[in-house]
Amino acid sequence: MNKRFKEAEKFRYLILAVQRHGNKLLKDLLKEIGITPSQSEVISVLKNNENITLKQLGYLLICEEGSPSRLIDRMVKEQLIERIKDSADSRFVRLKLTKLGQEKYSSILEIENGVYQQLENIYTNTELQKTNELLDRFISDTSLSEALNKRGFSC
Amino acid sequence: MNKRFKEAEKFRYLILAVQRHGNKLLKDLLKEIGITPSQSEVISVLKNNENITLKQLGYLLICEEGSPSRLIDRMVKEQLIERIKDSADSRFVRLKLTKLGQEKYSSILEIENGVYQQLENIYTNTELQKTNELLDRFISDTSLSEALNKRGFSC
DNA sequence: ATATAATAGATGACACGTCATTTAATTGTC
DNA sequence: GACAATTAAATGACGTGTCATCTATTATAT
Repeated sequence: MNKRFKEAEKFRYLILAVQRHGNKLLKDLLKEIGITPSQSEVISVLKNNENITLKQLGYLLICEEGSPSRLIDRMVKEQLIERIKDSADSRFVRLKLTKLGQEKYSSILEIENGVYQQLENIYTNTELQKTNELLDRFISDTSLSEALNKRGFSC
Repeated sequence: MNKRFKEAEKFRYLILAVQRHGNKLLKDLLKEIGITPSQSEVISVLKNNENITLKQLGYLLICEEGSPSRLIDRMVKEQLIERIKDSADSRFVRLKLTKLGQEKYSSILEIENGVYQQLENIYTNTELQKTNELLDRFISDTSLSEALNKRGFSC
């Protein structure tokens, strides 16, 4: 190779590879309860932020920027979520987990914790902290960083 | 928050966020030459591995697992790549960059180097090395790791 | 009060990614 | 040589993600 930006290039592809591999891992586990990683993120966010609008949800999600209309479409069809028009301002749609959505949440927690446990088997807590600080630097001053902060992942 | 797997969970979302943000950055830059990040990866791989088959390409790509038939479809339509049936075994399709594809490659190099420079403005080389070692650990023993090795990104 | 601007969400269009299945070609076995 | 097994690629189906545009509703400006 012998390239000028060897490590930077490798970092680029490793980020992609880690994201793909992690997503696959999670996807295979979530498949058993019939939901996707994106849907699981929506359910988690709604569980912790009840009655928010579609737009607010968009601000909180990492998996998607902009308004997640279609992601919600599918989840409404699968009876995980209810869409409720705001009575005061009918431009807004408020989102609510259905009973089914609530039930999925506990399964999601278990599955996610399994994945987190795997991470902790590979990495020490200090390693994770340092890496998080480093990764956070790359997205500072972006909407994604704000989303993480609002979700409670501040540094 | 006060969760058991706080750092692990944060790591999960940071990986996703960094991948999204980086992809967007690259996407916006590549837009000017009319190609996508995935297409740029294909062009780079083909430049460095002439005349490989679709399947071999699949093994080398990080952006996609399995055979990238459709990704190549679009690139053939845009006259970036030629599909050539192998004369000895016509199950194989060999891929070749067109003149246009070759031309794009130099623009891609410039754009990628710009991104890598940005990374080096944020991170020291030691930080990148350590982070790469750490990220690599997560995908060890996967096909993605093999792909990176074959691409020349071994540790 | 009405015309205009701003806003939330829906939708069309496109490019991925992934999985399962199908098709076409070749290899191996008898 | 005929036929089953294997292999490479294509394809159908689905769920994202992203961007631009459209629609409906509310706020504002005069």
